Amino acid sequence: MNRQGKKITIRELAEAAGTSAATASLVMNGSWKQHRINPDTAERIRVLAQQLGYQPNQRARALRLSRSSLSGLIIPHHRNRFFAGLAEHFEHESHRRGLIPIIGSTQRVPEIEDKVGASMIAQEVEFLVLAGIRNPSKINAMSRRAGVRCVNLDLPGKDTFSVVTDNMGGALELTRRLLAGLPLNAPVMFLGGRMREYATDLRIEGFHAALSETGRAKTSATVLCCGYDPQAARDALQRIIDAGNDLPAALLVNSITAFEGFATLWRDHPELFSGIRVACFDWDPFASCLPIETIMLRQDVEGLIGRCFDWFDAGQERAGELVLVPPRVVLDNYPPDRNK
Amino acid sequence: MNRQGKKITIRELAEAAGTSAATASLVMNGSWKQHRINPDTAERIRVLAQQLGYQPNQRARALRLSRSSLSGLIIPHHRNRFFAGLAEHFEHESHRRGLIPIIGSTQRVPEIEDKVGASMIAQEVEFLVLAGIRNPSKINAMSRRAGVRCVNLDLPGKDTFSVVTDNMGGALELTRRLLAGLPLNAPVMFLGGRMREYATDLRIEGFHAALSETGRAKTSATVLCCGYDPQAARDALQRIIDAGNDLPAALLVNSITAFEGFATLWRDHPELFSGIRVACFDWDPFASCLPIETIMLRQDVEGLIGRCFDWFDAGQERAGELVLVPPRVVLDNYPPDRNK
DNA sequence: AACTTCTGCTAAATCCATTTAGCATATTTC
DNA sequence: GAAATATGCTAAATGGATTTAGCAGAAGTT
Repeated sequence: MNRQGKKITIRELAEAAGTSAATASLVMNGSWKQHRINPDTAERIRVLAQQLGYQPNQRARALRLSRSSLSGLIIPHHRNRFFAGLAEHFEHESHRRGLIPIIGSTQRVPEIEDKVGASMIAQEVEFLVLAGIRNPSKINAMSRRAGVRCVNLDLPGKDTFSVVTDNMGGALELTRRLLAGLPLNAPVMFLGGRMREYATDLRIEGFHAALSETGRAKTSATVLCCGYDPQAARDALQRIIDAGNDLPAALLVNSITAFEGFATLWRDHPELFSGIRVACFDWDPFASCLPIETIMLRQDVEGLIGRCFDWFDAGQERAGELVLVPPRVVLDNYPPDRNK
Repeated sequence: MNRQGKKITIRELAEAAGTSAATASLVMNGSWKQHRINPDTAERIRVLAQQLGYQPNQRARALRLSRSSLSGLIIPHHRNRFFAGLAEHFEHESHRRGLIPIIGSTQRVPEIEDKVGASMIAQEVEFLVLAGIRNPSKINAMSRRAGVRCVNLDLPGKDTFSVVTDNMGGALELTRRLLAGLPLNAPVMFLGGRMREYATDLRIEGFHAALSETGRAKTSATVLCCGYDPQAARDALQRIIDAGNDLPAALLVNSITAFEGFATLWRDHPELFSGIRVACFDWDPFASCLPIETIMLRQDVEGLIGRCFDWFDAGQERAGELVLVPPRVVLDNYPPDRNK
């Protein structure tokens, strides 16, 4: 075979076959017929390539063709079902198109977002998806300058095409179910996320719409945007208790990470939560096993990634346009009789 | 700036500065001092590079230097805390070394494993970590041939250095706690994983060792290796019930995915599980909130990735050697009084 | 004035695969 | 038998950055 640790080049392959590198290249890339290479020669080269374990140097190839064969996805982190699901589908769709996926996480820190974005662009990814980036304009602009096709996912931006979950519709549906049959004067709360952030604002809007529908005043509900950190959500609830107040009768939690804070507090002090109804704008298999009736919303991860690649495949610009993907309500741990 | 969608090359940068490409390259790579480039010239080039937004073409650079600046991690999937944690730490450590991490998942399908491995090697990653690959020998061999440094994580192999959790010690500790105070004749069970697979076998060994310690016969416990699929684990338990038998009094679940099957069955039929004690060789924040006393084991994700990079940094071969990383017992949802 | 030494820079080769234009033979046509 | 056509292949340019060997000219030395 080849020398230890050294990859064989097309020139060596050609030499072994007694041809020129050009011939070998034409054969390896399947365009030998148009170039009238003798079928026997082609076969000989193909067999030899197999035997010698010839693998074209991807970097030389990419340089020549100006195609990196890379695709990039940026997510806040891996440690939640939503982003992990995005990662898996992104991988799958990338492979289907012969692209090698690079996934980078940023912990939602803007500086890291920019750095990871820049590094993906420096790698000349052919397609870049920005998921959950609060302010994607900067990376959108860098992409445009570098000629990298870039789409925003989950949180949109005006500088390129965006794909997002139907946040308002989802929150409306979720809140409707949460309020069904609840006394009009029962205290209701929205917990987690960040004010003035696209997704959170729309979810609050859906939440308020459901309140109005049922004859409740917007002001009758508490909205507590404490970010996405589990501990922050827990602390927010704890402070209510410490202040001597009761927890709400119905609670809409804005993300699975905030829900984690809720869950650990519930675990440690279940007595505080008796009779509470909960809904969560996200889904997790274990969360759906907790013995708290929780209405969960499963975002359509496959659909979201699918729309991104549709845009990529179509090759249209559509800057500023938005595609909404509806989420699905999940009632895993609802008692069957209320599972209409 | 540069023309739309076209990146500026070092030759254009050099032209703008009125120098040769060689000079520009020397300046951009910091080796200009050794080459007696005039500090003024160097400064001029640096300023211009900034203004024009010059970014060296990574592919040309990689081709010339035979360094891809890529690192690769292969995992079964993203959708669980253990592998997601590995991914995040791998990313972090890669960035610290100026490497761009590529993460690929394989759904534990051998054909996909080989394909993803081959594609990483074709990309000439400088460092490759194979996590949770049952039979890494093939990819180990491919790596060696291509001169790619490769380490096995979680499941070891004899062909290169391996880093694994202390499965036996962990299972021993976990089982000890599971059995503490349990009547000698209470039925005990081990659920999930795959027979003859390194990790599972060692965990069973630890499980048996704890049985012996407490005066129980190996044969007194049931070992049910039904793989890693949640549904398979659930079905395995369901079959016991369908056969008219009781579930065990103490259950050691071999992975978080199998635990998911256990959890959904428990959710749907809690009455079947009264008084059961459970331990799980893995951890998940929501799982640790279930109102079932569960002894969980949190693998040291950071330590595992850390040992991999230590090996990479040291540059030694150590083929076949094994490093054990101890896991940590977590008792999140244990009542405080038993939380010694 | 003839020499060495130093300064500041560059030409050219290199990494490897791809692709176009075109060169020899061989074969066919009238 | 000369011209036209077909066959099978290759030389050379290309992509962009890196690096070595070495060229001019200035400055210093005796």
